[in-house]
Amino acid sequence: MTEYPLDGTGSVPAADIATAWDRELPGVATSSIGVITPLWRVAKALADERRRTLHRLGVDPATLDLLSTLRRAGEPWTLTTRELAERCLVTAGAISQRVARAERDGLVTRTPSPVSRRAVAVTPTDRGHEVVERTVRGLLAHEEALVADLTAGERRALGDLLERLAGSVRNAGEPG
Amino acid sequence: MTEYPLDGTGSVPAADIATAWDRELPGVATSSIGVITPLWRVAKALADERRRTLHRLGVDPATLDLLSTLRRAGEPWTLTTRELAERCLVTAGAISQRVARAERDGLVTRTPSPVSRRAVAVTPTDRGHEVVERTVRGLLAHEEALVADLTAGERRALGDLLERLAGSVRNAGEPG
DNA sequence: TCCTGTATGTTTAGATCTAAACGTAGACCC
DNA sequence: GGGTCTACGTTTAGATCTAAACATACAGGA
Repeated sequence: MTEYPLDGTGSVPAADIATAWDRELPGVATSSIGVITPLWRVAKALADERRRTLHRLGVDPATLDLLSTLRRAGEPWTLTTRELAERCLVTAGAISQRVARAERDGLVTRTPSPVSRRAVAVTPTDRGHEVVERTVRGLLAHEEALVADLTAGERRALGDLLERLAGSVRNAGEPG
Repeated sequence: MTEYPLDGTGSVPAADIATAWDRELPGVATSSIGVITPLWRVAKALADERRRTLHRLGVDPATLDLLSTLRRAGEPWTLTTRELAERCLVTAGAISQRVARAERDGLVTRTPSPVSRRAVAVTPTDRGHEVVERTVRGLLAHEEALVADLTAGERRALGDLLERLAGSVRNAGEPG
């Protein structure tokens, strides 16, 4: 059987983690734990679910992220390496490797950009488009089910709070 | 300069992603995007911040996760490989590798468990405890700053919604 | 006692990422 | 024209993870 952590959400409540730190390192700042621990756990659970779902569908998350980003860009579905790095939130080096793998598998082509001679334009092949069309509906339908217990209002509230948190992280992270 | 994605939060609003999918694959289910996209971005921003903060402090996230989990367990700060896998939310194979690296660096010891001959007990060395004591305060202080823009009420609301989402993911993920 | 199944760890192959070092290509300025 | 700076990509080293194959150690039943 597949080896896997027994409890994908973590068996230790976040509050107990704060308590334990206060016992082990008295006076330590613990108020971020109530947010960051559940956030981290949910993100991991979602990432694991996505990986397994995509494995069933015959793609891997990195390649689908690449193909999806190109497809979402709209016709003619072409972006440079730099644009892909920005939108996929990974380094240019990671994009270079993703594109190399996808090109090897016949899913994208790499051509000199018409705009600038140093830029590289990446575009899905027909097979690349087929992969997107075959998998994205199934993936999004599955993820719809994962958030199904939350009402529309709760989802909106959660999305808004997460965007506020993103702003907070951006504020505090950049200067330091 | 260090190479890095230009905008750690993603420049494309989540709503635009849903719009783009509806244009490219008409009728696709997009209502999960408003939750999962910002969640994913914040989690990545926090992970990146943590990695850089710990790099400054001279540890790596995987090793500190291991040492922290042992320390939080309380005296005598000993857990088996299996317990570590459950609490760290990674596979037993990953724990085996983390422990091997930490043991090589003199941060933990691996001894036969007194309970069962097939179990392995992992415990921090003095140096391992020093690393925890030296870094965890700084890390938690930094993460306190990252969530500082949210009020206490917003943090509680966010934590609660995330735990509800975790339950939803667990419900939908296990049967399938 | 022996057999079988389950639990616990380790190892390995392959994918992936970051960080940093490179190598060019344009741009700007004198 | 030549020098310098910045932008764009690629490559490489090293860390990390999952999944799957192994290797034991127990436990329970016949």
